[in-house]
Amino acid sequence: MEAITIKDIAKLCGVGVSTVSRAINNHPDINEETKAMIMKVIRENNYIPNNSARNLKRTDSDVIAVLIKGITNPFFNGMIKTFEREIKRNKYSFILQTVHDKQNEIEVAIELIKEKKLKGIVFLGGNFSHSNEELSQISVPFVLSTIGTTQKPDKDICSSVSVDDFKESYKMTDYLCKLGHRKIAIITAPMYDESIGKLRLNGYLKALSDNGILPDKNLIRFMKDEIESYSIQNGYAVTKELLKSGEDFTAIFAICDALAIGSCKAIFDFGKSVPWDYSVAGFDGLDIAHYYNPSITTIKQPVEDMAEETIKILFDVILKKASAQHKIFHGKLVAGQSTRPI
Amino acid sequence: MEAITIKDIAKLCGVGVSTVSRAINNHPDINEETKAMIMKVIRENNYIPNNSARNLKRTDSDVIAVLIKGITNPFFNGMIKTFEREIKRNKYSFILQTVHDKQNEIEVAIELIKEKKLKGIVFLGGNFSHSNEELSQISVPFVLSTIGTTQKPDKDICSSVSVDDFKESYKMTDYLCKLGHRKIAIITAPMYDESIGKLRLNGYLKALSDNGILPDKNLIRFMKDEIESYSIQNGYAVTKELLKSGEDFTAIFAICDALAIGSCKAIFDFGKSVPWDYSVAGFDGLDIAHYYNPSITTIKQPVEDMAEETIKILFDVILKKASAQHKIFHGKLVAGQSTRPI
DNA sequence: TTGTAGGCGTTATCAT
DNA sequence: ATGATAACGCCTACAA
Repeated sequence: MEAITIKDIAKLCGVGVSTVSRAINNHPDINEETKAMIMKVIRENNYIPNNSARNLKRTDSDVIAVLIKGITNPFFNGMIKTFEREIKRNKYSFILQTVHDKQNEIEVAIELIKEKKLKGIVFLGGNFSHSNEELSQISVPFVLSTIGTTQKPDKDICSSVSVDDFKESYKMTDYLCKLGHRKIAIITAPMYDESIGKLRLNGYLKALSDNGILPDKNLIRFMKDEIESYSIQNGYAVTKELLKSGEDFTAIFAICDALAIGSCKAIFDFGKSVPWDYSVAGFDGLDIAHYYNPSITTIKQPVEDMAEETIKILFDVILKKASAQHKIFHGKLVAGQSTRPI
Repeated sequence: MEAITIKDIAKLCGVGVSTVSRAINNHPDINEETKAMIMKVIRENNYIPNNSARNLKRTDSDVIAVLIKGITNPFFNGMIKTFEREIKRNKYSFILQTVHDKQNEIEVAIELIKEKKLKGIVFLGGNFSHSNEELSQISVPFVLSTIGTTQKPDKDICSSVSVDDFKESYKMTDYLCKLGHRKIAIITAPMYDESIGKLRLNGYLKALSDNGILPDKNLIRFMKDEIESYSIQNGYAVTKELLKSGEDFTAIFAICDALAIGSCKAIFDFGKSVPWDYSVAGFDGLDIAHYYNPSITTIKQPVEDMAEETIKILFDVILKKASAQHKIFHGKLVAGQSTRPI
């Protein structure tokens, strides 16, 4: 069962390798009949070209990679399909590359650029605290999509698409305040977090302050390190602890919908009701937030528009139509059944 | 900004390329000092070897790929981490390759084997109706993990790990019958489906029959083609239609948890209650089934055990410790708050 | 329109 | 322990 190569096909067809290559790559200057014959032989022998060899030789490739950290995050679900569709619409091909938790996405990117001769990259997810120096090692245009971080890289190094986490978080907290809540707990990322966790926490603090509410340290709760972050389980555990502590509060703002769902369940298991005993709000606008019972009040990020814009910007930069761009989208506060005025 | 190669590093270090290669690949016969020096130069120049060239030349690679169709399916969430952990524990490296809906996983597999010199493959998800002939083109050991199909391939061609979809579905339907339900609707895959949809439907029919219940055509509902299959949205749409039709029933068995959640929501929006007006059961045992309100009665698949066993079998075959194996796991019926006796 | 030959960046083989 | 050199499989001038 030795691997079959282009040479074997050439021999089988009685032609030169370059003719076979031309047939494979839809080259124009080749006789249609020979091409048909070659393709037939290829199919009959189940020949598949070796990509490593192709990539090695190729100089250019029209492929764009989407690097995603945290593939299991349902927030990305809708985006991935949009990326694929938009990239194909531009006649490029699309690679979805997963990056493991502890992998450095920059290194993965550089490796992949060399290997596949990429034209562009989309980074999705992760905390992304890389220095400008690291970032500038990436030799092709790239866009940071829905990546919130406190330490933004230089404006010209790369493009970005996201919502304003601070502002949206402010919006939600302010909404809860306007509903009459004064004792609002938050579930956020641990203190060392420098990305969305911090941004959303800051938005919360500012909204409280603008509503004349002093933040209560005991109501600022952090996800547990020993449980997967941003997970339902984490929201459940943190909320359970909060309830048991006997702390007085009327609303919980969880910085993502999964946490919010965990919160709700903890409240139910505690024998209380949402929203009658406690209001619960989330963030992201996942499908499940809408289908949960009660439906969760959340900030809906326009994920598909954001994904489209990501690709649009990327192609603008690739085709030199424009230089790096930074686009901020607005989230929409979707009021569900999980919050009520008091 | 020309790409830097192994030759450049060799020149920079004043050594031959083979010495650099030895340093990179942790070859034993190399002076520790030269190695350290070379690695230093490599780091300073941010040199990263070209994988295409490596793969092309390499004969052997100790890497295993997991090919997953439908990456957004939360059912796979827990499995992926287990695969990664188990593969690394065996000192192999792990590639997660996504397969798009319309892509042929066999072709992707063959391509990848050639490109990366894979040692083994895990197929995850998809309907997988491939002939033995196609399957036997795959030249390395592979395991079909949690792939249900009515037309199983030859026992020796590959291994498999799954639950018995027919039996588990029977179990759930029988459970509903024993609770006193006689008019049980099912939401399943369209008639042309030859995989889990059909298997689970057959289990349902057999259980009804064994309980002396005649199946009612109007209570057998199929996912809508125009909506993503196995999605919450689909469950919602189908259930809404069922409710509107005025059909008489007391329970719904949705063949996956996402469908079941959509069902519940449709029932709520119809002004009815789960489980008081209708009992709802799912299948798979997703986290969200437990955290939903009410928690969903479901068949919990032991996904982590199955993932572990998948890798165990794969290595057994790779290391020639054993030939192809086929392991059936048992699901566990987890009674939630979404079903009640009548 | 087709075939020949050289080279892409790396590793393996053989010398030294 | 190290260096030169021949592959790996493919694409692409260039020649025919």
